[in-house]
Amino acid sequence: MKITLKAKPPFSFESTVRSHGWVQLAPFKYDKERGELEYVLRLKSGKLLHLFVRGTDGGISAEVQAQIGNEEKEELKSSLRWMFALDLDLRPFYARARKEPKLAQVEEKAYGRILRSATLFEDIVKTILTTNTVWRSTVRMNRLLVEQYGEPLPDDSHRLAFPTPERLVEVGPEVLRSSTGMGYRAPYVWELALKVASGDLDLEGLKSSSLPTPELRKELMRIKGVGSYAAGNLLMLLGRYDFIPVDSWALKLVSHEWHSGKPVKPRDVEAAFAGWGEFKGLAYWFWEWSYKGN
DNA sequence: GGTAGACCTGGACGC
DNA sequence: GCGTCCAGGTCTACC
Repeated sequence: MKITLKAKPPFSFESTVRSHGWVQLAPFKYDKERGELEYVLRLKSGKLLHLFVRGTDGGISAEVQAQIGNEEKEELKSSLRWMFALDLDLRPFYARARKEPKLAQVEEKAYGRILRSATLFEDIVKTILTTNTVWRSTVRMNRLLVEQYGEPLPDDSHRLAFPTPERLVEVGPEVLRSSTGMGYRAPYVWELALKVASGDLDLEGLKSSSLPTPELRKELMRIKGVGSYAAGNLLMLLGRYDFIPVDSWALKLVSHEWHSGKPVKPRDVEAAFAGWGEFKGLAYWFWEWSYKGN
């Protein structure tokens, strides 16, 4: 079965898929040559869908290798709209970006959408796995997590969904730690899974929260393992751009861009983009930095 | 509110 | 092969 969905223009499938490293984290799998993104989606019923998503003229098409009913089809569409931020209206950001040479490409390349996982639980776990480590380790920890605790597709045991909170609760923090190499992050992930599985924490509700961004940030930072960087990253994924996910790389970028390579503090990064208001995070994310690396 | 030290892992490096 | 050091955010205790 094939589903086609339109996005608010302008839209670029490739710009969205390659907006950040999420595409390298299972269950995402991107075939650059074919321009096709694979993902294993778990529906509320527990049914697993193997998705093959491609870009179309102004949107996406998703091939699904399963027979599903109308209700499931609507749930699938809703998940796809969320994951690719198809309903996001970036015109106000582009209007501002036109006046900034360092953001000259954003409208032409339809930058601004940031690939999301199907659930906020999955995105928070992945974000915790990005903290205090190098990207290679993040990919490894996430792979081990999915390989060991994700549910496999009935017809392909090599393709697995992201583990459910319930499954991770069963595993327990000690085994989680020893089997995935996530170290001291294991109790954070386990505690989050426990809160979600028990119903104490409604993460999916936060996707459409009407809370002001600073309040939403506080909510996210109540989660153990989510500090200011992780909260900034998650806010970006939630479509809130008033904070910058300041990590060591951000400090380097801003240091070389405006402070001649001298050390800067997180507040200097925020200050550099203060004039961008609600688009602060987007301006930071898609800025054409002078500094390219060590 | 700001700061120091601990947390954990993998990789680089020296021996 | 082994030991040491370092990078990467967050938490906790303390001032």
